[in-house]
Amino acid sequence: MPNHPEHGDFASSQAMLMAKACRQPPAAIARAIASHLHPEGTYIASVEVAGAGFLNFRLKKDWLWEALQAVLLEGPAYGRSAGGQKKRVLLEFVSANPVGPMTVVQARAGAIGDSLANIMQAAGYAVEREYYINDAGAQVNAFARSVEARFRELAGESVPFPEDGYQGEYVVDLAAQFMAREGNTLRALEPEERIRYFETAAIAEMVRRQKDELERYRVRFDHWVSERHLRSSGALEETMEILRSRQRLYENEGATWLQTTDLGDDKDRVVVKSDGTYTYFLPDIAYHRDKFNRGFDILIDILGPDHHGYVGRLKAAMAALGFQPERLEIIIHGLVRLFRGGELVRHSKRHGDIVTLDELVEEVGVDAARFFFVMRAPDQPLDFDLTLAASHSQDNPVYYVQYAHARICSILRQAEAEGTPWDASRPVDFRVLTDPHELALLRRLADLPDEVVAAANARTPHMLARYVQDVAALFHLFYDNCRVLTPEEPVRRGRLALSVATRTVIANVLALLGVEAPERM
RNA sequence: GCGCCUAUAGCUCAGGGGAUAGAGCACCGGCCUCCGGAGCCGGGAGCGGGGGUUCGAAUCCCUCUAGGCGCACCA
Repeated sequence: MPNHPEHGDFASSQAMLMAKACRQPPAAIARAIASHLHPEGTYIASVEVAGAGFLNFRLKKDWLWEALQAVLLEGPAYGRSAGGQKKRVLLEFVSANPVGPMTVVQARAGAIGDSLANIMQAAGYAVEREYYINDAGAQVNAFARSVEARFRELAGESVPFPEDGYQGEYVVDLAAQFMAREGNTLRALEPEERIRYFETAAIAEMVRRQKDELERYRVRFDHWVSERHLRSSGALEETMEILRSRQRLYENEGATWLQTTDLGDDKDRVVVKSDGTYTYFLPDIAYHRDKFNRGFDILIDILGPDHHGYVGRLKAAMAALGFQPERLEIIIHGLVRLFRGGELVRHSKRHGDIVTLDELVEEVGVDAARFFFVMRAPDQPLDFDLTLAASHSQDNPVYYVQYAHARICSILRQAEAEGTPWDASRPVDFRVLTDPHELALLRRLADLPDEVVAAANARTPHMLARYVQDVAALFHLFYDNCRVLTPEEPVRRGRLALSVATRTVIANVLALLGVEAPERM
């Protein structure tokens, strides 16, 4: 794709690439290629040799007009393609520990993961979304003891709060909920029994809350996989057996180690501690093995920046099991810093003053939150300006795009009020669309299927966030230069068609990003 | 100390090895008898330093500098 209009609609650098092999100057090769091309009967209007040996192709306007026809015909399906060849992809994201509220870190992972799943689906991949529930291990026990302590406080007892307990107000709230619901039954239990009960019931309640919170954020999962079930299924022992039979395990200082160093990891890793219990690493290996065994071609994990040390060992573990490690893709997303009124918002988990997903949605709305999180490349750090995201102003890119959509809807309402509503069944004479602003917009609309594929293959939604801003800008430009509801009939109809197509493209992209396309604002 | 990531306009960021490196914000100046002015038009400045690979490097490799983040028989 050339950067400048005078370089045509498509360009090829093939001549330069061939120059060495052919022992000919690139320009001469380009001229030779050009003279052997027979563009008659194709969309190609002209071929020219330019610069150091570029072949620039100019397309007939028929091509653009047919692209417009395709947008109108395909509607909500426009932008979809089959490039992914129905490869089965399992996308795991968020997977927050069920011992606390969702934070802005999970908010970013959620926005990226859900959008990426949408985009890869549109590009022809068979994507399933999965949430891994860490409902086993030491932190679950610590959480249950925290709830239990709060429960006894509510019952009027004076008890010491666990040293490694969870301080947050939500724990008190949770204890109160159990007190109200089944206080009498629970009070009759021994403390240890209550703790065991909370390990299941309180965690289940936390997962339910997380599910609801994500639902409000328009993020849904196909599968919720429990670590506890994985453990009780015998998958860990099975994984150990396979690693042992593949001779990847050895004993040292009373612990069992997995040999990963020769597979790209910095050091070997303990999988069974000297006290006989498993490290957190083994369930993760077993879990990823299970994912592969379910028949997926590609596994994608989206993890926070604090986990990037984890990539090497997990890939090494997959290699140790005999899976191709490149089929496990790990996206590490960048840090999120919150700003309000230009000031950095301090939020630390330790002090319990975190900003939760719900609070974020409350403050800026789902649309702005989702859009802001996918505006940047996933691996880049992100400064999230809460004041900007919450503002209904031209500075806010979400509203800029949504405004373009609403404006088109308004034009269509106006057309209807004038007694000439848009009627998709009547033919359009596309030849009236010749203004540079019309053609520039149309050219961009024609890019959508390629943009979706590019974003899917690069595993990043931010390309589409930028694309849709571009489309909105081109629409506003068109709008200011070409009056849509002009009395001249064929022109009016052509411009209405272009407007409808633009609305379709904006709506389709916003849908992929999980953002609403309002008809009025 | 080891490893990973980052460095592009005053600020926040795009840039899928190609031609003259792009947006938004901020700043200055214009545009409403007209379909939504939440809009549009015009105006300046930039690839951290140094090597290399290539016909061609912001992009790939090495190195230096400056930031960020990780380096548990925690999860």
